[in-house]
Formats: sequence, C-alpha cells, structure tokens
Amino acid sequence: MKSKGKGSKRGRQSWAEQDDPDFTLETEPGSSEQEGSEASVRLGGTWRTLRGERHGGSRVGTRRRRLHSSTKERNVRRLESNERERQRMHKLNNAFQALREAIPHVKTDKKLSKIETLTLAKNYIKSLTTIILGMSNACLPHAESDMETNASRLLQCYQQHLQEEGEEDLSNYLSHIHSFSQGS
DNA sequence: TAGGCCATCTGGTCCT
DNA sequence: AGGACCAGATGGCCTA
Repeated sequence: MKSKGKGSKRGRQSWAEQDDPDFTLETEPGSSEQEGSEASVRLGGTWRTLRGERHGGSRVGTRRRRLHSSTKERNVRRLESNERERQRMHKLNNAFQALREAIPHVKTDKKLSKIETLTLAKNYIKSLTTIILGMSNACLPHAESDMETNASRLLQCYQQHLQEEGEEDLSNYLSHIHSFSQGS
C-alpha cells in the first residue's frame, strides 16, 4: 500500500456492509463464504472473484444477506455487471486509442495520456476549424464576416455532409466545404 | 518516495 | 427489470 492521501480515504461500503433494513447479519462458523466472503464465477472465459470485503477490509467471521435474493444470485449479478463495465471501459479505451492515432502529435516512446489526448484533439479541431473558416472567408469577403455565423454554417454543412455521405474522409468534407463557400 | 495515470470494483441513477 | 452510464474508492505500476 502506497502512502498517498488517497489511501486514508474510507472506502465505499460494499453491498454486504450497508445499513439496510433488508439485510440480516448472521455468523456462520466454518462457512466457506466467511473470511471475506469470496465467491468465484466464470465470466467471459475467465474466473472472477467477488470479495465480500472491499480492498483489504477487515470484516471477519460475519456476513450479511439480503432477505429476498440469495447471496449467490447477487454475487453472480455483480460479477456480470463488473464484466460489462470492464467491456465498456475497454471500448472507451479503444476509442481513446483511435483518437490518439487520428491526431497529429510529436511521436515519443510514451503514449499520450487520456487527458493529453483530449486536449490535443480539442486543439486540433480548433486549428482545423480556423483553417476552414479562413478558406471560406476568402471566398466570402463581406457577406459572412461574423465568425459565429460562419461556425454555425460550418457545423450545418458538416452535419449535412454526414447525413448524405456517412463518415467519409476529411478531403471529401473539405471539398464539400469548398463548394459550400463558393455556392452560397 | 510522492505523485500521475490507469484498471477495476462498486453502488447509484438514468434510460430503454 | 435490466443494462448503460457515471463517479468515487482503491491498489498497482511507473517515473522524476
């Protein structure tokens, strides 16, 4: 355990530790579920363990049980939602990786952190927007000098492009923008 | 060793 | 009702 401020925080109560009137407290000497109330369930091809205690807690010799659904059922549901959450986070991380690859940045051995990725992506979008607006302003010298109006028309044009063409590459989009700026 | 970053677990809330 | 989403907590790994 690392000596950081985080370490001193009290962990969230687990389902088995809440002050819930629906829970009964019972002691079950010799039960295989005591000593942390572990249960293992096979999910997604691997065995996962559900701990009745939370990250090194010290609940020994007692366990609590909800009256209406069995401990086993709840353990299984918990493990299933853990698995779904894991998959969800993996998808999120894949999206972050795709974003990393989409934005230009100085290549180093160290991969961009999530916060760096988001910040760079934001700046990249801003830069591209500025460039595109510059292009359209060149074609529309006086008519649409208001940046906000231009930006909203740009967005409108982009959405229209997505509807008509799906997610095509940037060059298609840019040529669309170009015809938009010439046509209007 | 402290701090940053991350994966995972967890329970609450929202949505379908 | 069940799944998706979210945020808090925690421990592990890595680096300055």
